[in-house]
Amino acid sequence: MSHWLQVAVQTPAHSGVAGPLTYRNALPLAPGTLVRVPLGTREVLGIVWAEVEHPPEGWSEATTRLVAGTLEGVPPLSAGWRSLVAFAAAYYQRALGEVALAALPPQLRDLSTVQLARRMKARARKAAAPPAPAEASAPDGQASSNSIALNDQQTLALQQFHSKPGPFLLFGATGSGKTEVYLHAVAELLARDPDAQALVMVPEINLTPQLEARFRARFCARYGEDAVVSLHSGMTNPQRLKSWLAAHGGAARIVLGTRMAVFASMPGLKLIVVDEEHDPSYKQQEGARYSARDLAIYRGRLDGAKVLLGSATPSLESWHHSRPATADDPGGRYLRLAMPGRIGNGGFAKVRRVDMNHQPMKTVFSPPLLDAIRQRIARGEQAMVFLNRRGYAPVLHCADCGWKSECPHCSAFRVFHKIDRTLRCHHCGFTERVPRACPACGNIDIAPLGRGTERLEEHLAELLEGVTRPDGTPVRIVRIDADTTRLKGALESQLAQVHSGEVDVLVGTQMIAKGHDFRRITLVAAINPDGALFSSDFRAPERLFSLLMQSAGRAGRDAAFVAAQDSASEMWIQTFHPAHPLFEALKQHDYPAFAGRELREREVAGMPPFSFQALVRAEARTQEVAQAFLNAASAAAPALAAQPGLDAVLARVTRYGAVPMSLQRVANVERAQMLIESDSRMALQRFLAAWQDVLRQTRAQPAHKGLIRWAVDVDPLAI
DNA sequence: GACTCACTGGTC
DNA sequence: ACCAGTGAGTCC
Repeated sequence: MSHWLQVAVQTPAHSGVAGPLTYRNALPLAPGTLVRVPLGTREVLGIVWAEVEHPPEGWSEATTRLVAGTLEGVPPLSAGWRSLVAFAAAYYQRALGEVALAALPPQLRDLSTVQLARRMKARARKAAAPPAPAEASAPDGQASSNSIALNDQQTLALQQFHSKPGPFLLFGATGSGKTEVYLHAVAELLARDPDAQALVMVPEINLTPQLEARFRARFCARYGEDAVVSLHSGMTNPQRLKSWLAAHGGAARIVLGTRMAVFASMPGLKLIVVDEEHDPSYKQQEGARYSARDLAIYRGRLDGAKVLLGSATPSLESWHHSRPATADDPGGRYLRLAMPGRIGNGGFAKVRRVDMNHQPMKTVFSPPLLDAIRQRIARGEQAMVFLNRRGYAPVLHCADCGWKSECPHCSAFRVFHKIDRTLRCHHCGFTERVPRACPACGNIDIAPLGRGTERLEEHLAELLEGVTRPDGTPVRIVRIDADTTRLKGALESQLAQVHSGEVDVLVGTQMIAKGHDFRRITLVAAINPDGALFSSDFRAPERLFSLLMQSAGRAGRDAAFVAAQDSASEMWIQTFHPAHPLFEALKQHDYPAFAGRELREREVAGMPPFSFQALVRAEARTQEVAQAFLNAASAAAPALAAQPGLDAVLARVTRYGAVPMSLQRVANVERAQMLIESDSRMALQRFLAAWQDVLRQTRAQPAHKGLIRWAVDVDPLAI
């Protein structure tokens, strides 16, 4: 007698085997049990999804294979976790097994049952050996011995947080003390419930070390070293496995991590914090393209955990969902908690716009900005300059024949990196040494066009030649971008240079505007932010506003320092459109005004959050093949109306024609996309689910043999 | 996605 | 004769 088990294994989204596979086992196995099962010639990790009474149509005792073994020592994954994974797979149109297995630490897939058993035994021994952490030293009663007193707005926010179910949007200005609110919310929870766990997410790996330091300082003395763990892709596989097991077993009370952490197995989960919830990094950009912020909301509901989103510049989606009720609008599903003031009366940076129309052509640093930077240096203060383009120059150009440094494999220019004299494609990685002469006509006179951070740094060094610090030593400039921080630990050491005051001017990409606390910086400058004002991407203004607001928040965080210097901190913006409403709102530090305007425009134009979108992308050797596939699948969609209930769904869904993607060709692959839109999330979901089969069938037709792959992106960030 | 197998064209 | 490389098909 054998038990029939549905087992999720890692199978690709669009292959014939999308659902769980059926295996046999002599004994029953609980859903959520981790097993190793034979698949083809391999043995792979699987998760028991359900036990069924009968094998599916066409499968028998003879054809069904046996479970090879279970992973002893790892408790089964909970029903809540499985629901989350099943929802994510359905919502983002991917195979169940793909999402489920990707949500587990990679090492769990590689280790054999025997290896894992050995490891678990070692862990158990280690855990039993040392005595419990010095808990006696922490005084009872208060949530934490070293917690910081809250101000009125923080106290008010926490009161509401405790008394309402949520989800919450903590709308707090940069420097308003959001992190302290998170810490208090977590502290209160852990003190109240000995089994409770909290999940705290940040958008980037770079931000986890400082967050971890803060949480460790606050909680490890009381709850032990193992109470706080991190989960992100920058960790080694053994580290990730260790953290994951600690979370899964309940030993870790606090899990800190990036978007992948939303899938962490946490049996005692009672609180999810999503810091900087507006950040695009929360959206996975390959495989299952999930939004960790949106899944956090769903997971909170599933697990009965409170969800706290935090941002100084919330996503327009979250802002809209947290709108207060009015006479003719019941309001959003989230509760908005506002913390408008900054801690310690630091004040906001004064926003100064430089009208570049009044500057000579090709001015990079306008004289007033340069003057302001010089003054800061002379006073021993720091300045930060950012430009959203790395490398030396985005294009190399021949003035004679018009040759430009196009990438032979992509529809993009290769970027000139002066430091190693290379032309690098930022999309496919193709790198060559810079030619001595124009490859097309042999002209020696080829010149960089435009500028990136590398050239900006060089240019600024020339302009600041001879400028000295208060102690008479020459000015020091450092550049921080993806190129200078490639090596492990490079970012940390460069940040330390800034913190210690060794550096006077910091040049970099938006990377430096995010999260890092630079206490002595009193001037921040955006060199050329205009690109986003008239971008075809309707979310570009939202991102720009957020970036500038965050950058302004970098300046003057140390109120005492600023006061001692007797100088207000400043945010400088060089622009050809100084009167643009985005900059007006920024000047007033008025996110609500900006968001209100944008939302009205979106509503009129029928764009998210007032509509729901999905993109289908196709890749092929030629653009024609990619587009033909999408258009054929679209043309076949009306036939779905024959299925019960789908005619109404089809009526509410708009399919646009296939168009080339904005980056049409990458690594010699042509890319096309098709936009699908609906005013109903449910209708869009039902359409996509039904359309999967049509897409698969279309793919199988001989006419579309040249198609390399296709994939759906639900709630895409960029169109 | 990972794997195998059958088939290709190239080389010794 | 012997391969590396490639495309198609399968996985319970």
